Amino acid sequence: MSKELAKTYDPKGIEDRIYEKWLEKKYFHAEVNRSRKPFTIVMPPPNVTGQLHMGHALDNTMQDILIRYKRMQGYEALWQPGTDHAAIATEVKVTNMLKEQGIDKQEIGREEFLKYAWKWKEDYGSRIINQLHKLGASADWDRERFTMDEGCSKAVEEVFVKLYEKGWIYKGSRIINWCPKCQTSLSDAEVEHEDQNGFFWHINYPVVGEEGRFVEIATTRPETLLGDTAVAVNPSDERYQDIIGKMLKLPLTDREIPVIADEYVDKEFGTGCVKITPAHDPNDFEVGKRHNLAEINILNDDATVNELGGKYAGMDRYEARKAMVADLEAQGLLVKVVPHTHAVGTHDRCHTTVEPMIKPQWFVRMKEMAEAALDVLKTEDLNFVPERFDKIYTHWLDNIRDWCISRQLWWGHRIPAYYCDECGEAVVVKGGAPAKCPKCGGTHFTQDEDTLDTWFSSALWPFSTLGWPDKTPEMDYFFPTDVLVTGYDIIFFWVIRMVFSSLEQTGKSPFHHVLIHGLVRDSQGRKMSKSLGNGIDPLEVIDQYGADALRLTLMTGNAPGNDMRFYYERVEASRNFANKVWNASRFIMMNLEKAEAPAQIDLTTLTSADKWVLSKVNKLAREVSDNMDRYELGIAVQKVYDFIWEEFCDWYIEMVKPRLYDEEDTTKAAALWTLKTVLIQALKLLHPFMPFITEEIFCTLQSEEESIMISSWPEYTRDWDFEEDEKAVETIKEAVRAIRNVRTGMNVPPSRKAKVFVVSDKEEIRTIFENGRVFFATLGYASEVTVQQNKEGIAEDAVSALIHEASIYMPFAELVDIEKEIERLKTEEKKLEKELARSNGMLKNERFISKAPQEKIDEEKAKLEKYTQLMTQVQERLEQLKR
RNA sequence: GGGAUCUUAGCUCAGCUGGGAGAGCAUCUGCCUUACAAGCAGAGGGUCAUAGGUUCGAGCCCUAUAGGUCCCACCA
Repeated sequence: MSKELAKTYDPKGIEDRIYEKWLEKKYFHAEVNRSRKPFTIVMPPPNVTGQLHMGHALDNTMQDILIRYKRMQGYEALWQPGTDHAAIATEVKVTNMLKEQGIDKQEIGREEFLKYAWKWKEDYGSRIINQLHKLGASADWDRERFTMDEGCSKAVEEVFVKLYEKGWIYKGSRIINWCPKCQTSLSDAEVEHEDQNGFFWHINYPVVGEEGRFVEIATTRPETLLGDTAVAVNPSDERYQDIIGKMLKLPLTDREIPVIADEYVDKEFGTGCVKITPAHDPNDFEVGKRHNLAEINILNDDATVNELGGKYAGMDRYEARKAMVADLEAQGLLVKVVPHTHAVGTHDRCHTTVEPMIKPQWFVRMKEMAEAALDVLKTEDLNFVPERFDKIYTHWLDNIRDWCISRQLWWGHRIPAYYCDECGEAVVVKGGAPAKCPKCGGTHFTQDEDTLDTWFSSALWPFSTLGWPDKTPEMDYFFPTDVLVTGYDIIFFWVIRMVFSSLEQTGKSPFHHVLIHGLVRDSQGRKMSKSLGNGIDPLEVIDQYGADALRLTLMTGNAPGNDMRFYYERVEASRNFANKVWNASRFIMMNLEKAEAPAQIDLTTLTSADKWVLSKVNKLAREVSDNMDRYELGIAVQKVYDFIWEEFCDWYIEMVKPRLYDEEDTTKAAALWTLKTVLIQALKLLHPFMPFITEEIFCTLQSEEESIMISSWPEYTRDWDFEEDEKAVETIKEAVRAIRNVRTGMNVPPSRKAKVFVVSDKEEIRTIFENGRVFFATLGYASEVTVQQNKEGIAEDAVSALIHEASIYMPFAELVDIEKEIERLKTEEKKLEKELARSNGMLKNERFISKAPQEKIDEEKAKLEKYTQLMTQVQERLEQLKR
């Protein structure tokens, strides 16, 4: 017996209960199973410190939809979850937490700090996972991994050592991005460029030995003057030919620097003279290398001026700037100050202005791996959806520079390089410090202090989680994964690095498809951010409207890869749909309580209405699968939505009511079977998108299967294809719409029934109405339906509704207003005239006839025929009324 | 400087490979019709940014222009 269902759908309680059941039954778990095809998605690991936000909700909803779809299709579907240690983000959080407790990171030292960090990870690492449960995520939690767990760490060491031995990981002193606040180096990807309003300071550098002669340079960073080791001009710049090679007196110091010539200088820009500061500018660094210039680092790690800065030593870089500009002005060397906006590099996490510095760091050589990553896109082993993201990928790889992977942090994978305490020799090995120094035989080593960029380990995520570098059955079976779902904002950070890492380590692309989505923005289109306080908490939405409503909202009304706006009206619309599904199901179950639906049925006992809806849901299954396979999730769910609401609820259920209410009706079994069958099909198609409500209804509706999520996905079957009945019902729908239209125009309330005459000289049409009279009568508010060949016996002033090949008449004695009726028909006539003109125009166009495909021509001819026929009806009726 | 993307109904957006402009919300008009008022039945509302071009045919393809958004980029 069915359970009682509440009048409105309330997801509270239901969702948690269902999720618990799924967990208990281990439905999410995937195993190596040679009798099935695998389907694998690896979850972008959320930060351990993170909280679920709308971006996660979108990303994981998409993955969950795909994995549920494939699971129902019979694949061994693995959704591999886990979390990321998020080096900088976590280190900052832990540091701040300690600070609040009055504990200084440096004082307690590395080992002690890491204890706190791990504790933090244990405390907060599971929070986001629990939040994903709320969303309905069907990931295999038994396989949950962490980027710093034993296996992943092993993979990291493996890759590091391999690349080192290949010569593709090296340590070098080069100019890198330094965050003075976080006190660590950064990769190029972590630097954001922000346009800032600044100034161009024009400064005169006196030429040595030529009293009164100056070289005027323009700079946006006067404080770096302390580190200048040359001034450069373009070798072809006629203005400066005679001073190339001469020495200049560097203001505010007692140093002298040469004027050099280098192509790098743009003659048109500024004064054409550039101060060269190799230690604090990446371009100048290059110039310096070409001209063998000294590199003078004038800054400390916290961006204060160091001891080389003379009187400015100890000042912050901006303080020093102010002081120096004042001094230059006092000395008369400041020519002018011009406002100037320029792009300044900032750290993407803390937005501190990055300082280019020369420091010894570890790098990954990118040339070969970048080329391989470009190739794999061309050979189509890797495909972006939508395709346009190819360009972002390609462009980044085309311009890639070596990847700075060392970080001056404690939380992360420590670099497996060990320096001999005796001779300083660096040894890079797996499994801890070596026993003996290969060079001097020393036995004491000190490990490199640095840790690796977070993305170094996440780059290995698709295979490290499956057991690599060990040869595991999982690796063999589930890898390469099928699709990666992520936002366009981390293509550089993550997607690209996974691709080249995988190609290098496993020889394969880590996934075949990359499904890219956009950002979830607020109702005004702004990015959701903590500082703006405009973020919408998905958990709150779930609490208020249910996870299903949230999921549906995130999947609709937006094209793939585009950003979307999130606002509550849309969630309400989704919630309303859930309620619609709920009530339709409730209606069906109420009727199933009165009489059971047969388990099997002879399809020939179905009425045309039954066959129509069965045929519709059958085709829907095919279309939805097609859309799913093309990753068109929004289109897929929209089709299910439209079917359920319009076809199934507004039409079919209404069509079926008279049969259910009539005790005598002989087709009741067919109706009940169809209602139940079609509902189940629709629920299954909806399940990946709205897993909870579909499960709840499914389990109440039937008892043969224990869960919809492991039931089979509806496949198209020819047995359920009823072309004729579809056409028949569509004809009746057309008539019903015409009747409703006319009635509304005359303000006739639904309670007022009318006699309805259907007149058609085509037997085929008459049969359709004869067969469908039961529901036609109800939908058309008819007290009685008479189908006949001609107008005999119908009052002249009956109201008419005209459709293709049939006229509907309703005698409304006192309600009829001939004038209005004529007016309505004239409007109709005008519409038809336009259509006829268009259709005729096309068909009389010789070039259309000769060039357009036959199919289109036939289509147009059919339309012309239909309009002509309707036009005749309208004109005849008009004639009649005018008499 | 390079690139991507957008401009469609009052609002937010769909519109897949070119073949009669759609949805949700909002508005208006009727309905408490025994699944659902979180609903039902209707209606109004768009020179598809602008200008050219290709085509029998363009919201869709091409070119240019205007405006918006975003990404990349070492012009001091």
